[in-house]
Amino acid sequence: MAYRRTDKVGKKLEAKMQAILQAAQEVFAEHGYHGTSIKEVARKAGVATGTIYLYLRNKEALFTALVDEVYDTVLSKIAAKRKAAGDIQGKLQASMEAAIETLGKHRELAKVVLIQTGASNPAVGEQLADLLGRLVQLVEADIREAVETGQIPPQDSRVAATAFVGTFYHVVLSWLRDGYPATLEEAAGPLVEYNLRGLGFTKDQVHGK
Amino acid sequence: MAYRRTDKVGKKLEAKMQAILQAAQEVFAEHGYHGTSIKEVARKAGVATGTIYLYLRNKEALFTALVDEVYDTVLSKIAAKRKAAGDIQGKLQASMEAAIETLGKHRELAKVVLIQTGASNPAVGEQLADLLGRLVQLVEADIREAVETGQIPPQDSRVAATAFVGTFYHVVLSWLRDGYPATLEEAAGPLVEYNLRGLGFTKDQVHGK
Amino acid sequence: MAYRRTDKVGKKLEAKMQAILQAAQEVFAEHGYHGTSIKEVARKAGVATGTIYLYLRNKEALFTALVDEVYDTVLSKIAAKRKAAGDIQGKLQASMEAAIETLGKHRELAKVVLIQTGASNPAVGEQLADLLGRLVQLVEADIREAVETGQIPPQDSRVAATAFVGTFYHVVLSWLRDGYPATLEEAAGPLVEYNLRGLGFTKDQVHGK
Amino acid sequence: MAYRRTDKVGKKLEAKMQAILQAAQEVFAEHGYHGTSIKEVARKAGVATGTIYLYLRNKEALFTALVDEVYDTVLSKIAAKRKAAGDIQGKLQASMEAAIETLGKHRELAKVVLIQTGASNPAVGEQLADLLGRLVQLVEADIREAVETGQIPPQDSRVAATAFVGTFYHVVLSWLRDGYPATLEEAAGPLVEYNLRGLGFTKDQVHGK
DNA sequence: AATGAATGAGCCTTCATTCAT
DNA sequence: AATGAATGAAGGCTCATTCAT
Repeated sequence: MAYRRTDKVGKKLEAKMQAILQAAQEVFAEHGYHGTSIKEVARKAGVATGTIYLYLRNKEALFTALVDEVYDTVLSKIAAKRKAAGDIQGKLQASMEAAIETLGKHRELAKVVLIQTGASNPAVGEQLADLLGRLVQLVEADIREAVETGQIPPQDSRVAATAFVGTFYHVVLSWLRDGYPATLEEAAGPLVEYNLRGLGFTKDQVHGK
Repeated sequence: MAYRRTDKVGKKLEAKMQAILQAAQEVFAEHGYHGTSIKEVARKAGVATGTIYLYLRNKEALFTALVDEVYDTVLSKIAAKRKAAGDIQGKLQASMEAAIETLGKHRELAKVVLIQTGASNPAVGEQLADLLGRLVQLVEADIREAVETGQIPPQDSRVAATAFVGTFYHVVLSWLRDGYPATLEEAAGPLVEYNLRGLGFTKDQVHGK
Repeated sequence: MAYRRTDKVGKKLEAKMQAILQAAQEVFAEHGYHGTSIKEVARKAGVATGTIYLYLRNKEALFTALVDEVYDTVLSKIAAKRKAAGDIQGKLQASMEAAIETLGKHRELAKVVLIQTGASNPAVGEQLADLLGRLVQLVEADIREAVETGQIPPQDSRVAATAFVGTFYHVVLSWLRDGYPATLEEAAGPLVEYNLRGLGFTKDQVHGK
Repeated sequence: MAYRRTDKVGKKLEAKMQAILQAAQEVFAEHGYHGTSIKEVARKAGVATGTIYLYLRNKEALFTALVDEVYDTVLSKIAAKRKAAGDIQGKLQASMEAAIETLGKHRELAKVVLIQTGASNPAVGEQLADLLGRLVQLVEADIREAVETGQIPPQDSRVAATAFVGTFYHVVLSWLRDGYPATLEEAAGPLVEYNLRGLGFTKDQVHGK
C-alpha cells in the first residue's frame, strides 16, 4: 500500500504551524512589528529559523496571518450574532457586542493587530485599514437602512459609521494600553448606549440581556 | 572678520531647519517611521546627512519634533477656542471644531503623527498616546461636569470620553487614508452632532454658526 | 534530515573561527585597533561581514579574544617553566625565557597586543596593563623573597620588578618594530644577565644551558 | 610708516597657539588620540573649530606638536645634564636623572605621549618610537664606550641599551597608570642603581648627590 | 585671522532571507 | 521537513576637514 499522508502527520504539521503563530503572536504583541526578529519567534516556537520560512513566505506573511486570524474571527463572530438579532438596532448592538467579546478574549492578538497601524509595513497597515473598513461598511449599511426607515434622523452615514467604529477602536486601544477599562466587556454597555444615542435612536434602551 | 550670527545668518539657519522638518514631514508621511532613512530626509532637504544631526539630536528627535508641533498646535488651538465658548456643550463643540480645523490644515503632519501608533519607536508611540490621552482628559472633565449638573445622564465618563476622541481619531484616519470625507471640515458638523447626542445632550442643536 | 552538528560540521566551524581570528590578527597587527575595520577582517577571512558577529559579539570582543590568547599562553608557559626551576634565580630566569620564547613564536600576536597601549579602547588598554601587571606581581614576589633571604641587596621591589618587566617589554617592542634583534630568542641571554645583575645577584652565572 | 607686525600681535598669536596646545594636551591625556575630537580641543582652548586648522595642519599635526615638545624637552635636558657629567657612568646617570626629572614635571604631557603607542596613528607611533630610539642610541654609544674601556663586561650593546631605556619607559608608565611610585623622582635612585648594576658597573655607587 | 555651519565618507552592527547539510 | 550557519544590504551616527561669511 502506498504511503499516504496520514492524519497524524498532517496534525503534526498543523501543530507546528500553530506553535509558530502562537510564538509570533506573543513576540509581536510585546515588541511590535519592527522590534520583532524572526529568530526570536523561531526560538519561542521551538523551531529553527529556517523552518519559519517553510510555513510562511516571509515576515510580512507571518504578521499577516495573525491579522487575518483576528479579521476572520471578528467578522465571523459578528455575522453569527447578527443573524440572531431582530431589528437594525439589535443588529448594531449585536455587532458591537460581538467585536468587544472577540477582542476581549484575545487580548494578545488584539494588541498585535491594533497597535500596528501604518507604521509597520505598508501591506500590514492596509490590512488593518481593510478590517476597519469592512466594519465601517457593515455599520454604514445598517445606518442607511435605519435612516431610510425613519428610525434615525438623516445624516452622513459614512461619517457616522466611521465614528461608530472609531469609538470601539479607541476604547480597545485604551484598554490595551492603559488598562482601562479593566475588562473590555464592561465597556460594551456604555459603548452601545453611546453609539445608539449618537446615531439618533430615541428609545435607546439597550436590548436587554 | 569673525563669523558673526547676524540676522541674515540666523534666518538662513532657521530656513534650513524648516527645510529639514519639511522634508522629514514628507518622508515620514510617506514611508512611516521605520521606512524613513535619514539619508533620504537629507537628500530631500538638500543638505548632507551630517547636517541633520546639527539640528536634531537623532532620528527619534527629528520625529518627535514633528509630533510636538502637531501636539502643541492642536492643544493650543483647542484651548483658545474653548475660552470663547460658553456652556459645556459649547466647550465640547469648540474642542471638536478646533481639532478638526487644525488637522484639516496640516494634512501631512497629521499623517505623520496619527498613522504611527505604537509600532514605531516606543518613545514615539507614547507621545501620540500622550496627545490622545490629554484630549481624553479634557473631554472627560467636561463630561463629568455635564453629568453632575444633570445636563446628561450618568455614564462612565472615561469610556465616553475615549469614545468621543475615538470618533475623531478614526474619522481623521479615514480622511487621511481613504480621502473620505474630501475635506475634514465637512465632517465637523456630523461629528459634533454624533458625539453630543451620544453623550446624551437632548436639545442638541449644534450651537449655530 | 535535520542539520546535525556532526564532527565534520564542528570542525568546519572551528576552522572558520580560526580563519577569522587569524585574519583579525593580521589586520590588527598592521593597522591597530582603530585602523581596523570589521569589513576588512571579514574580507581577509573570506567570510561575510555578518559572519564575524556569529562568532564574536563585537569588535572589542574580537580584539579581546586575541589578547586573551597571548595572555593565557604567556602566563601558562611561565607557570610551567617556573615549576621546573629550583632557586629564585632559576625561577626568574625561567620566567624570562618563557616569555621570550612564547612571544618569539607568535610575532603577529605579540604585535597586536603590545603595540596597543591605552590608545585603543579603554577595555583593551586595561587588558594589556593587566597582563603586564600580573607579570610585575610575579617578579616582585620573587624579588622580595630574594631580598629577604639575603641573596640580593634591599631595594624597592616594585620599582625593580617594573624595571625588570620593562626591559622585556621594550626589547620585544624593538624586535617588533625595528627588527632588532633578528630573533627574539637571541635577546634572552643578554636580558637575563642584565636583569639578574640589575637586581644584584652576584654569582650571576646564568644557569647554564 | 608701514604697518608692521608688532610684538604685541605676535605675542597674541603665540598665546593662542599655546592655548590650543595646552587644551590638546589635556584632552589627549584624558581620552587618548582617537577619543579626542578637534571640536572638544577647540572648545577647551576657547577658539572655534576652524581656528585650530589655522595653527596646525590637522589632527595628527596637533598631536605631533605635543610629542615634539616632550621630545625636545627631554633630549635637550639630557644633553645639558650630560655636559656637566664626568665619566661614562656619570653621563648615564645624568641621562637617567634628566629624563625622570623632565617627565616628572610634565605628567600630562608624558601621559599623552607614552600611553599612545602605535595604536593611534601610524605617524604618531613612529614618532614615539623615534624618541625612544634616540634615547637608545645615546645610551648605546655610552655602553659601547664603557665596554671598550673595559669598565663593564662585553655585551650586546643595543639590547642592553634597549633594556636600559625600557626600564624607564615602563616605570614611567606604571607611575602614570597605577600611580606607583607616587612621585617619579623617588624612582630615580633605584632605577639608576638597577641599570648601572645591570650593565655591569662594579663600584656602582651612585655618584652621590 | 576667525568663525562655526556644512560636508560626506566610513564605521559598526542588525536581521530578513537563503542554502548547504 | 528541518536545521542553523552564512550572507550582505542597509541604516544610524560621528567627526576630521573645508569654506562661506
